[in-house]
Amino acid sequence: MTVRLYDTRSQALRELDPVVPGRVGIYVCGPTVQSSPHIGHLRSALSYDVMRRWLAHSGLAVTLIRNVTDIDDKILDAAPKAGSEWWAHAYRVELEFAAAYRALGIQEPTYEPRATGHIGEMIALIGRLVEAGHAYPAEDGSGDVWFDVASWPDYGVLTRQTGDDFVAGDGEGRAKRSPRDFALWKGRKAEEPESASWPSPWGAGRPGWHIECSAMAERYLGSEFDVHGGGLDLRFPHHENELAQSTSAGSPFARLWVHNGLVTVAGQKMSKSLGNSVFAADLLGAARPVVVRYALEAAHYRSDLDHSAGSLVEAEEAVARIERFVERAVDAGAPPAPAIVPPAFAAAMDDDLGVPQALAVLHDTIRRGNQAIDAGELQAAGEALGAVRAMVGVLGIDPADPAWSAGVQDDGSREALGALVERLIEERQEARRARDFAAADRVRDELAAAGIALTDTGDGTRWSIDGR
RNA sequence: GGUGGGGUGGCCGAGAGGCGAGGCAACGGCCUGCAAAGCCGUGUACGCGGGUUCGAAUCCCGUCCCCACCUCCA
Repeated sequence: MTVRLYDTRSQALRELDPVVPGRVGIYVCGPTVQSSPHIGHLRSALSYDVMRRWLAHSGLAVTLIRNVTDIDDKILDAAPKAGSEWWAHAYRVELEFAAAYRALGIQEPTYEPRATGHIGEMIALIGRLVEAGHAYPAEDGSGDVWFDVASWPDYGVLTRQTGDDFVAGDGEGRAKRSPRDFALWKGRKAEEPESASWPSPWGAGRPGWHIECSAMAERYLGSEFDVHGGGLDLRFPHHENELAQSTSAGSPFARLWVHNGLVTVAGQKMSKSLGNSVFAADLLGAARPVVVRYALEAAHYRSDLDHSAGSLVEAEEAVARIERFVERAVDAGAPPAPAIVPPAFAAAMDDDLGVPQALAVLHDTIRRGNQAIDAGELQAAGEALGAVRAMVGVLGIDPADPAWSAGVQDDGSREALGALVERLIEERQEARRARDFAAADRVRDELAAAGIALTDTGDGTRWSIDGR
């Protein structure tokens, strides 16, 4: 069974054919730690989390590298406004990202390199480019080093931005040969903090944005690796420039380029000017992490995902349905069966990570499992339960995953509450046995008012808080 | 202007020439003391206009609209 992924460069579904059989190396552009994580960052990280989980499930040894850009114009810009040193600001934001990722059950990457930890690799790579005639130090004494786009005929192959149809990049008016040339190294400016510069053969300065990914991908994954991922908005110029740098320096670089779709909010692009940004904290305050995760996985990773208040409500219902089935099957005494993913699920995932179709298989399996429980066919119910557990594991939405309760402090209050609720349930049962339904309903209403729902089942009454 | 991606039922969201993915919501039924849950059933969906075909949401032509990137962005 082979996995196919949509490759941006060839604009086609391509078979994942690992450089090293049995292993797969993935490089994903992580965040520039300038401000708090938002829904788009989470969606992106989640896309590659699902990818790595599926590849690992398929028996591949996955090496996932997701970088942190912790030195950059925007960080230098944001830090003073936050009243911090740039490095303190970057680190604080990085910790916010880590917390949000953890909350959503996004598995830790194999390694998470920081740009500032790889200045040496970047300088070495820039040196290779200068030597090969693909880069040049500026002649204005600025200490800048530019990539010479004209020296690399393949420039633009990733996004077909050939010719001169596009607008000049950054560094307008600087001493570069062509407006299309981009910065590999930025000489230190007088007003910039000394702590934000490193010595180099071209003078003190700091790296340009794109060079870090080329340098770190090569260091951890080798000069040729399997998948390079990131948000759709990074295709140009970021990924185009990475590709140009690495290939012109003699590295084959990524075999497949994967780009995840962006998130809109109520149909609009999220932007600071519109003030409609949805931050990780907003989401996690509005719904359980597993629900947020489900909501962000519900659309195919390459589609736009529109977020609205309703999407979390819907996801909550869907997740609750999964949870109820698992609980029901266990309560019914369904015998354990191996956790095997159904063939239709595997086929959907193999086909460019078709999570929406995979979810359809999951829900089908749940319906069939419920039918089996209703019919008393415990063997079949157990098999459905095993399949559901396997699928839910791959998608990272297993309700039983300890990750969801990792951050929850349990001081015993849940058990204390349980004891009280059980007493009230017993009271209600006695009323029901006496056919005093008014009294029975009063108990149920009082509990409901406190946010506790009761459900009568074949063997006893279950309770839950807000449907959890 | 250049490059890429879209317009699917009340909503979300798959599919990409031929049995109406799936979820949510709604309605009817079974079950229940009543609910809830679960199950069963109910939808003349594919921007618009032409065309090809035995058959088109899917292909072709035309047309309208939306979005992203080309400047920092997941």
